[in-house]
Amino acid sequence: MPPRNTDLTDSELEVLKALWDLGPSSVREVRDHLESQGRDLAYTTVLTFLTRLKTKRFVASRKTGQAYVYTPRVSRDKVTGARVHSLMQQLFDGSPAPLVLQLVRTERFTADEISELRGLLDSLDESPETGEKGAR
Amino acid sequence: MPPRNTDLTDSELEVLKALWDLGPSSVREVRDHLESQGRDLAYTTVLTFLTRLKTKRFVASRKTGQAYVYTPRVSRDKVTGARVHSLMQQLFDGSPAPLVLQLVRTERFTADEISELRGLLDSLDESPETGEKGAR
DNA sequence: GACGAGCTACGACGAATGTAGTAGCTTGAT
DNA sequence: ATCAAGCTACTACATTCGTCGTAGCTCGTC
Repeated sequence: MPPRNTDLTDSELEVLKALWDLGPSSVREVRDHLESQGRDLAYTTVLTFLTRLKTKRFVASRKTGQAYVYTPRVSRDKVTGARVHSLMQQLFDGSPAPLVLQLVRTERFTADEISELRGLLDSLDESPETGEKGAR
Repeated sequence: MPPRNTDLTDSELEVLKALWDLGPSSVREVRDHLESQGRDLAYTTVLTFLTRLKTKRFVASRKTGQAYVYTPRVSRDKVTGARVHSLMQQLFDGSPAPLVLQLVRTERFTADEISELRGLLDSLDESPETGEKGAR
């Protein structure tokens, strides 16, 4: 029975986020990091999530000394993008604009953010869908 | 046992969306609507979801003739906004800007949408954080 | 060469979720 | 009155998730 729910659960995402923040880490490091954010899980719980993440191939692990060190195999950007995309499907039939509208209407933006966005829109005009954008 | 989990599940959301689309409807109407979208559920399954939605107070129902008619008690906008907000929390620590960035970078926008957004940004400048936004 | 600290593997378990069957009431048509 | 069609209430059930506990291996220290 190959592992066939290939999707990240919320808790798994939390753990993965820790790995993105910390870089390659041991179970203990992840656990401590989460604890420092007020998320207090048993050591074995974190281990379970890491194991599941490994089964789902979101992380890799190699034994280093006594403990395993876990490393993300997927970029934050990728996962984030997929999540956003999926919400967009679910709520807005796949159209990004209404989602942005929603955000602009209901969330707070600083003046700086607003001008940043404006700049972004401008660059969209100039270079229509350049597929991969450089960025960071 | 009061409904511990007050949140919408994905399936419940699907049904609720049908109600938003259709307006007040019977189980059968909802079921048929979903079926017309390729979502083929047993009658009683839809009934279950509607019942759960009622327990969670997302819909109201009144008996009309033989069958009950279900009506949304929450606006699409509200639910949508909450979902988006929650994703924003989860992925971007609650900052809307990075989410918008993500969208603008990775999704397709038409020229019309782009100018629409620009207009929106302009209107944001004019009316800076008015505390409570008017809305409905 | 036995101890203890720390690590992993595995199993467990309740709650939530998606999905549906069955039994029994209602009501219009016969 | 009788029946069938349709509706709801209740129950069920496999799976997934979130959460851990326990048992057993490993390695540095006495």
